[in-house]
Amino acid sequence: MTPQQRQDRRWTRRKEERPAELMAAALDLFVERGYAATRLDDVAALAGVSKGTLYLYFSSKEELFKAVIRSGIVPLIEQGERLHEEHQGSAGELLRKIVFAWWQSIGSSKLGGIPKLMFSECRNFPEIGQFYFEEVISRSYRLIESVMESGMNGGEFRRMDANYATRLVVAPIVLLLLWRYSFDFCESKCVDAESYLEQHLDVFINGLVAREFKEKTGAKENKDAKPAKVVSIEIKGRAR
Amino acid sequence: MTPQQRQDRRWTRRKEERPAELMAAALDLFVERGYAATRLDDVAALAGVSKGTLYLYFSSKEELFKAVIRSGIVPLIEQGERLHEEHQGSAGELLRKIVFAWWQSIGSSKLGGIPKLMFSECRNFPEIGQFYFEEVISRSYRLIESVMESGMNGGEFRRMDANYATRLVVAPIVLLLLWRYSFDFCESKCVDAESYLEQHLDVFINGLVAREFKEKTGAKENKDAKPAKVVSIEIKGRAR
DNA sequence: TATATTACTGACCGCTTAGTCATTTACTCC
DNA sequence: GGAGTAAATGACTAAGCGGTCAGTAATATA
Repeated sequence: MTPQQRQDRRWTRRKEERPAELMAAALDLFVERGYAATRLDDVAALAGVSKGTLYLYFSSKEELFKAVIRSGIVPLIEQGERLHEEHQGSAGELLRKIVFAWWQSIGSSKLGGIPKLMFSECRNFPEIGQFYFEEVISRSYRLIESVMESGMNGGEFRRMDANYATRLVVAPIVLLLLWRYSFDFCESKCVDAESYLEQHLDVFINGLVAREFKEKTGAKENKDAKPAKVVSIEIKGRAR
Repeated sequence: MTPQQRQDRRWTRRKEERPAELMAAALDLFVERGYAATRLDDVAALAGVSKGTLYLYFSSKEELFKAVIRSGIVPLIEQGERLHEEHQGSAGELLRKIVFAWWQSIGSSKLGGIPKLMFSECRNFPEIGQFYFEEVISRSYRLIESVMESGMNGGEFRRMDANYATRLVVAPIVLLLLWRYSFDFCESKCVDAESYLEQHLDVFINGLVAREFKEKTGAKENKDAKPAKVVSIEIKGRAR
């Protein structure tokens, strides 16, 4: 069948591709407008089908929503898993690697809209909220937390509450994402994610390191300007 | 009229209190469920009136929403203004003061729900989103940014992009708030805001300071444990 | 106590949209 | 090509909710 012939048809059978296309369309609209404000007619239209077709593949709006989240999660999990295994080099290095890899593969992709969606809707869908919390948030946090702890145990980072430390690294990253899907349309100057993250890790790791181990951290200095060279001595002690 | 008599009445006239009560109820429900999922019958019921009464004071659901945001903003602005005027002491000290004052007066109050609401809904209400962005976000950021810049100019902080630096201080604070109104119901161990913020400022300011000026910063050391004493020498340079 | 005023009520209307299903159309297989 | 299968359609239904308004009860006034 020629493309022309295919185009002449009112519609074509595409059983395999429909679910993914519908979920992609739904993700777009859910992220843009929120769950309640998204009409299924619009989702269907964006996916190039009618609403009836949508119901061939998803039994309800809520099921569609769940499917969107679940399918969005898979890459997140896999990414996390992979990074956990690569586990080598200093804690600072690993942290950098994780953050940038995560940003490139997820944050900057369409999947980056999911966190905003979940923050907005998790209370309306406790079941899927719980699921997301356990399968994504907790797992990610555990990953970062283990990096923090190994950094502390190895003497690279000073001692502190690892749970809070984890939240502190993650916060600017998550907020960057939430921003992109909310207020960014309000401002002209947009944030350059790479350099923003760079600066975050720079300040954070610098604020974290046990000074006498500074040379061990993988924190690469800013290279396009005279870096602030720091030579320091620390009298070891515990914070908190 | 005795309270008993008043209770016997089907309803009482309370023209003055109604708007505030309705807005309070609306804030609760908007924050909890989101704009679209909040029914005006429920708002009215929570405020102890009928839906008809709601429409005596607000001409539409959207107007109610705007009123909630606007009235929630007033304290925010005033708070910011006041802190800007008090402007004394080191940049680090000021930052601490601002953050904790903000948390106590706003973050931990009911108003703390507004950011989540705005993040969720700003795209559906560009007008009020823009308003919030300009009147709250921009003004707050400008305040923090000026603190950052004075810290840098005074040599207390090392040089870096002040805009990013501002976002980095604010991020963990905003996220703490968003968390409280979203996923916190998922986890058993709750975050202690005070010590979380304490640790944030500790790490952040420590990561920020130009080492040779460390003694000048108001960053008080953790007092319940041996602090990590840092003696350092910096060869002055510019980052970025 | 009688009358006037108005804050408040709640039944109702109409629009929107999630969800259904009888029908149509593309495709498969002989 | 023709019969059989199932993917896709779109008009339809039912329900929920924003918004209205004629009526009612609390209060002010005299």
